[in-house]
This record gives sequence, structure tokens and C-alpha cells, in this order.
Amino acid sequence: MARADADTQASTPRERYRAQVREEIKERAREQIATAGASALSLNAIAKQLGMSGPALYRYFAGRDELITALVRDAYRSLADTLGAAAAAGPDPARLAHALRDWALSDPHRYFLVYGTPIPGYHAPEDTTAIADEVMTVLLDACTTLDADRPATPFGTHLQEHRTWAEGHPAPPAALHRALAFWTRLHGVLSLELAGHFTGMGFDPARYFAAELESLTAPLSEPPA
Amino acid sequence: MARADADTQASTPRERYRAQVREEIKERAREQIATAGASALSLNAIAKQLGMSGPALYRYFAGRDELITALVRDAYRSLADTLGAAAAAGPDPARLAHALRDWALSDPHRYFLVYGTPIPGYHAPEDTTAIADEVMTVLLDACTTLDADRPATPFGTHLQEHRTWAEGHPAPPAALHRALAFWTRLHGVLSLELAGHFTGMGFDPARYFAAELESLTAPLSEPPA
DNA sequence: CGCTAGGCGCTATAACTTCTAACGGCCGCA
DNA sequence: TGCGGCCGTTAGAAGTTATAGCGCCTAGCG
Repeated sequence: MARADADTQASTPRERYRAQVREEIKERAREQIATAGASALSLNAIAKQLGMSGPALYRYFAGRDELITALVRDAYRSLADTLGAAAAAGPDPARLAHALRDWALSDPHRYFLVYGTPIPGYHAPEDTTAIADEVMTVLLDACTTLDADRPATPFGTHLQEHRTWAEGHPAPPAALHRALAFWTRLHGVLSLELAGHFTGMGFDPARYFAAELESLTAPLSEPPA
Repeated sequence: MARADADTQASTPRERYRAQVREEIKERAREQIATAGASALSLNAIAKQLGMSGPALYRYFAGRDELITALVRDAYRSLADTLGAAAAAGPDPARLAHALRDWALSDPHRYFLVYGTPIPGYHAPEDTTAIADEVMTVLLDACTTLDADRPATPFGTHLQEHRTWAEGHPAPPAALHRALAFWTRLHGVLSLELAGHFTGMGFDPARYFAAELESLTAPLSEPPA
């Protein structure tokens, strides 16, 4: 679970207390987001829930934006840890996919903190892009074992020539292409499922996810239909 | 373009004026969303831009929610019209895909109004689900011409047994599967691209979109990598 | 042509939000 | 044991959504 947040480890009792309160604030924020959405997050309400009044929260977070940023970073971290743990059990893409789906379903709002509608003014801090790289590396590892000596697709060669996102990774073109497809196709399914766009359509999202996964792990072919 | 909104056509001069003001309010709202995001939409600011003050807007929209709902419905309508127009030029899935991408790129925020992070409390009005059906029908038409007599995939047979989303449509199982994949895969690419998750990765989003599209239109195979 | 009812926009107000400023008390460290 | 710094407080400014009630102006009817 890798629950050792960078916040939690502290030396002095003051810092320890501070980290604890920060964590509790984030917990309440998560609850609030789950019930009313990220846009309705109210610092005042959180403070009231914690028994302290209004501006006290500003000792812990510079403002609403910084609180949300912290939540986004935690979500990214949680995703990377989850996929990392799954990868540790074996570099199987299917295992990764199901870990991703379980992670997404276990807390949809957390998923949307990472992959949801972007906020125009908001710029992700550098460390989140580092975590994003981490995620891509895990994916690339799994795909590299899968198509070690697969011929390159046309788009794969384009990726080979523009692989700043896989700078130091030894993945061949086919693996680059597959990793990218892995990411976007599974996101396509999960994002629509979590947003409720499948409700009332009748079919089983889990089975469709499995079908898409199969199109991703199949040795070479597998049509969409 | 199908710019004849249901609002615009009115008989009495009063209703005409009212519809015009409503349209202008929505226009300003769109501008504001484009620059600051939907969550930062301010009725007060809109009113100020229109030269009238605050509560006057409530004559035209019951509140922030109803304004956003109207914008969502317009966005849905625009999407359905765009795809419908593309389909009228021929039931080619590739044409539909490019129409979709052009539509998405021409106004990313409009795309996220339809497919973005859902707001927990918010329930889409019935007519939007009707429009969603309309979109799916266009997709199913295109896919039906493509695999009229294609053998059913395993998941395709599941879809065949749970096709409440394609109730009256004559699409065969293979077409059902392909239409669904069309939707989710292209959404996967577009959603990540519009949200900026591809920036800095180096490759060309348009080429990747084309590659995914090819995986969707290929007669039977085409691997991800 | 004139009169009236209703839509329209206004101000005032309430309740809410984020966030800054200044004050007091407690806690931990030396 | 002292004292510096962190913490939480209240007060307040500026913003938001939304309601209430007032007048004007106009469209439409007699």
C-alpha cells in the first residue's frame, strides 16, 4: 500500500502533529469531494468538521488550490504505487490492467483527480510529471517483455523517432506502441464507465474491459469486432 | 451547422428578445469557461459583461446549475449535429472519427462538458440521454455497413444479448462491438490529448489518433503494436 | 388611441465562500 | 525556567449565489 506519505515521517512532535492534521484535512477533503465533487470543496466546511474555525486551515494549506494539488499528488502517488506493486508480482500486462481497474473502481473521484477535466489555470507541479513517467515506465516494462522482438508498426516507427517520453527505456517500437494503446484504450473504457456513460446500456462493463484488454494482449491481431 | 436552437425560434417580440439574451448569456458563459474552467463560471461576471447587474440573470436562468445544464445540452446537440452531418456525407467510420476529432479540438471545453468529470449531485436531463442515443445510432449505422456479415466476437455475443442501448437497431454483434470500441478508443485518445497528458511526450497526437482509427477500421486484425 | 398586466432590471439583503490581518495563548526547545 | 515560534482565534474585506420587493416600460388588448 505504501502508505508512508512524505508528510507522515517527522522528527519533532510539532512536525508530527502538523503532518497528522494535514492528513486529517485531506481525509475530510476526500470525503467532501466524493459527495459533492471537487469544485464544491469548501475549506470552511472542512474546518468546521475538524472542530476548528475557518482561517485555521491556512496554517496547513496556503489555500484551496494547494489542498487540491496535494490531493492530486496523493492520487498520482497511489496510482503509481498500485501499478508498481502489481508489476512487482510479475510483468504481466493483464495483471497491470486489472490492478488499474480495481484502483479506479475503488475510488472514482481519485481517478478523476488524475485523469479528469483539467482546470485551465492549474499547472501540475513537476513531481506529478515525474510520477507520470514512473507509471509509463511500469507500462513499458510490461510491454517490452511482451513484444521483445515484434516487428515495428508504422506508427511504432514514428514513436521510435519521437520517444522523449521513453527516453532511457530499451523498449522496441512495437512495445512503445502497445504501451501507449494500453494506456489510452483502458482509460477510454474506465473513464466512460466511471463517468456513468455506460449505465442503462445493458452490457457488462467488466466484460467489455476484458475484451479491450484482450485486444491489447493478443499476440498480433484481434479485431474490435 | 444546425444553428437553429430551439430557443431562437419565437413568435412574440418578447420571446424573441428573451431568446436572444439567453443566447448571449450562454455565449459569455462559454467564453468564461474557456478561460477559467466550468467550475469558475460566475453569473455576476457574466451580468457585468452584459452591462446589467447581478440578479437580472435569474430572469433567464434559474441559477448556475440550469445555465450549465443548458450549455451541456448545447454541447451534446452540437456533437450529434456534427456527427450527423458527417454521416450524411457517407457512412464511413473514418469520416465520423475525423469529424469527432475536429469537433473536439475546435473547443476542448465543450468536449469536457459532455465527457468530462461528472458532478456527483448532477443528473443529466432526459433529453441529453436521447441525444446520446442519437450519437450511438450514427455510430451503429456506420459500423453496420462495415461489418454486415462479420462473425461475432465472444464479447459481441454478450452485447447481442444485452443490447438495450441498440434496442431497435439492426446492427449485428460484430457491429455492436465495433461501435462500442469506436467510442471508447477514440474517447481514450481524445480525452487524454485534450487534457494535455500527451504534451511533452514527443509524438504526434494526430498520427496516434490515425493509428487507433486504423485499428478500428481494419478488416479484421491490426495489432496495437 | 389609451390603459393595464406582465416581463424586465434595479437595489437591498441574507448566507455563503476564500483569504488577510492582528491578537493571545500554549508548547517545545534550549 | 524562560522565551521564541507555532497555533487557533476573531474581525474584516471582497467575492459569490440567490431571494425579495420595488418601479419602469412595453406589448397587446379593448
